[in-house]
Amino acid sequence: MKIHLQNGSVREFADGMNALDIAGELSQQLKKDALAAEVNGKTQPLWLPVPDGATLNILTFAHEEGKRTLRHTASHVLAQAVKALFPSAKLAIGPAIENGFYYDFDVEQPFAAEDLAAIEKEMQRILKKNARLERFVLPRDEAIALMKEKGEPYKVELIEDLPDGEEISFYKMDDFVDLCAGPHLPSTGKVKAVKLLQAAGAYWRGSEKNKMLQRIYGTAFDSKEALDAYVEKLEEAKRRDHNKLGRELELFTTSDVIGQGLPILLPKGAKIVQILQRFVEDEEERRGYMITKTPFMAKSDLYKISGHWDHYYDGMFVMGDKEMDKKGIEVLALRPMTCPFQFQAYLNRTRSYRDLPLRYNETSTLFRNEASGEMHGLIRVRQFTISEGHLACRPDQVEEEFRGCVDLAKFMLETVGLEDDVSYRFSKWDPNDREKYIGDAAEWERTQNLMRDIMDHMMIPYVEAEGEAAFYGPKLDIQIRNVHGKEDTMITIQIDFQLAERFGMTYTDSDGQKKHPVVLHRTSIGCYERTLALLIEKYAGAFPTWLAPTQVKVMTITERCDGWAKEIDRALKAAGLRAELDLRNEKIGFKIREAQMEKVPYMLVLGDKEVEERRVAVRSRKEGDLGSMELESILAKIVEEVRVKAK
RNA sequence: GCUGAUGUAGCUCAGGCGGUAGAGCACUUCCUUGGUAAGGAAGAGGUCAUGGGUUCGAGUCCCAUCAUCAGCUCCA
Repeated sequence: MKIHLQNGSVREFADGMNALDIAGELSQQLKKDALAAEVNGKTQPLWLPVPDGATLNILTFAHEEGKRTLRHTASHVLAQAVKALFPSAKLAIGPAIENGFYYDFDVEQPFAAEDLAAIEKEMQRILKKNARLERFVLPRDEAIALMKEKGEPYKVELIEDLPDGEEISFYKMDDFVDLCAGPHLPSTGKVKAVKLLQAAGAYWRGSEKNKMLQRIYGTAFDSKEALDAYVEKLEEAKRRDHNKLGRELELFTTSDVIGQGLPILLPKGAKIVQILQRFVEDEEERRGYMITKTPFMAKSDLYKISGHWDHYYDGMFVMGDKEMDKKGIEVLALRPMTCPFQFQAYLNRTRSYRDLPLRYNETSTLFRNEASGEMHGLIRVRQFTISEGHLACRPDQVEEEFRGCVDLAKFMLETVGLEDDVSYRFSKWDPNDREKYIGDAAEWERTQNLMRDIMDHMMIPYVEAEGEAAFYGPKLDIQIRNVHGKEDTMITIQIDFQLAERFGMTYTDSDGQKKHPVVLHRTSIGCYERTLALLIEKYAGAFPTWLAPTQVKVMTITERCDGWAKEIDRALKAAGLRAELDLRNEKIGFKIREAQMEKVPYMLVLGDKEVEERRVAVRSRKEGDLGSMELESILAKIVEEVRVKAK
């Protein structure tokens, strides 16, 4: 038979050969590395025969699908090990995920750390046996009977929910059988390194209405070295974690008596936010935005118009409750969003089509009653400040204004140096979950198509996500991953064809008709707390000079240099730099060590020599000793670095 | 909100079986004036997260609450 290989060549092999044997004929190394086969674009186990004329790609650990296959098999080994040690455990699901795998179990007792160690040991024992995997297919009733016999109710449920005609496959290794679509490795011995990372609760089928199962996370590699490298990467991520580093660098802290999700920005953290905020507000003004300052709270009346009272009540801090409200007692709520407030500014007077587009911005503090388990450092908090803005425009202006919002967001990302770290998500509604949204289906589809067209024109490389829209409209979310790989929205730009009507916002068009403007909701840099968190992680605390809370430290070797040091400090401050003076009676090595740990970009070291020559010895935090320079030249260098911002 | 872990000096952490707390760094004072990541000495710092309970006696055991961390669910 003829097989098309991945390099484009066509080769002849004996009929009925499987992928593993073909790999062996190509090279012994490839046979050793082979984990799965991609046959005509579909991943399958290596031991299945390859049909004549097929296109074959042998997948190794270097391929994403190869990796997944290895880890998927590792998850089965995990299940086998758990069954061996905890025979009463019920199996749920166990997929490969981005950096490893997990398996969910229903057990009476949650797994303790010692359990994980024991399970990992058992896994090593199983892997050593290098058992072969076999695949078999059963008709639905027999498959259900088998899983009932094995006492696996979750598997029975999974089979029952499979659509008709779907092949129901099982994989068997030793005496362990698991329902699984596969593919899998030919034998468990190909998993060379495995590590269990943690145990945690997880709801069956991802719904909080269901029972909470116990999930074990682990990872697996094709070599011990690769596993060690990965573990080292996790350690490095921990060191960069904004929640740890941000506290160590005294950017923020929290207080038990203030409460969850309410971080305190310390002077250094607040300084960075202030720099960003001033920069954003100035840039927005340059782009035609008008600033508003709207109240932090409003009566329930406002939220009833906006829909928040019905769609976002649980997310708000309400002073009072729905019962009081029904009785006519005034109930105020802190604002979870700025939109309805800025809309009131729009409603201040009648608007003409000539007034549009109208761009409002506000550095807006919002309050959201996040569930208690959600809070995380500066990334998920209950009170945050966002570069919020709303644009009212005519239908013919939507595209240009939307482009302007994207352009501004991109400009901000470039300025802070995060442009390469983001991805774009087109967040759509879920037509099957009408409760969550307002407006009719045709309107939703029309708005979404419009948004998609604009983004296509702009060549934005987005992924579509159903069910992620706001309740009033679709969003372009600019997503970013934190140091642990967890994704969050940094920036969002939304098109809203609905709230203007609800709020009675109109403009008089050129034909004299009253019309509702289209509203764009947008942020330019996101919320400052979250952005600060991402910047801490991006730069591991060593902020670009324009953002560094302290930009220059002037430090003396002996007190004979104090006079010159003070002169320099004054000159730096006069040039608008954030300088600090270290005149303490300490050794220079000590002062430098401290400044290095604080990640101050520049250190100016002064000894008798510098005083005599009226020069400065410059040290950069990343390049070390730069030698002696004229004060004017280092000052100009730093000022220029601040001017160009990022990097 | 759910599952689990954790909470001892400003920070990082010790304190088998219950007998009223200890180290390093940081801080204060003194000595030292020393050229690119820690000079030396002395001192001061803790109602052991909070509130109950068991006990002759609780940092240690039990319960509740609060906070922190990981994951789930939710979300900027």
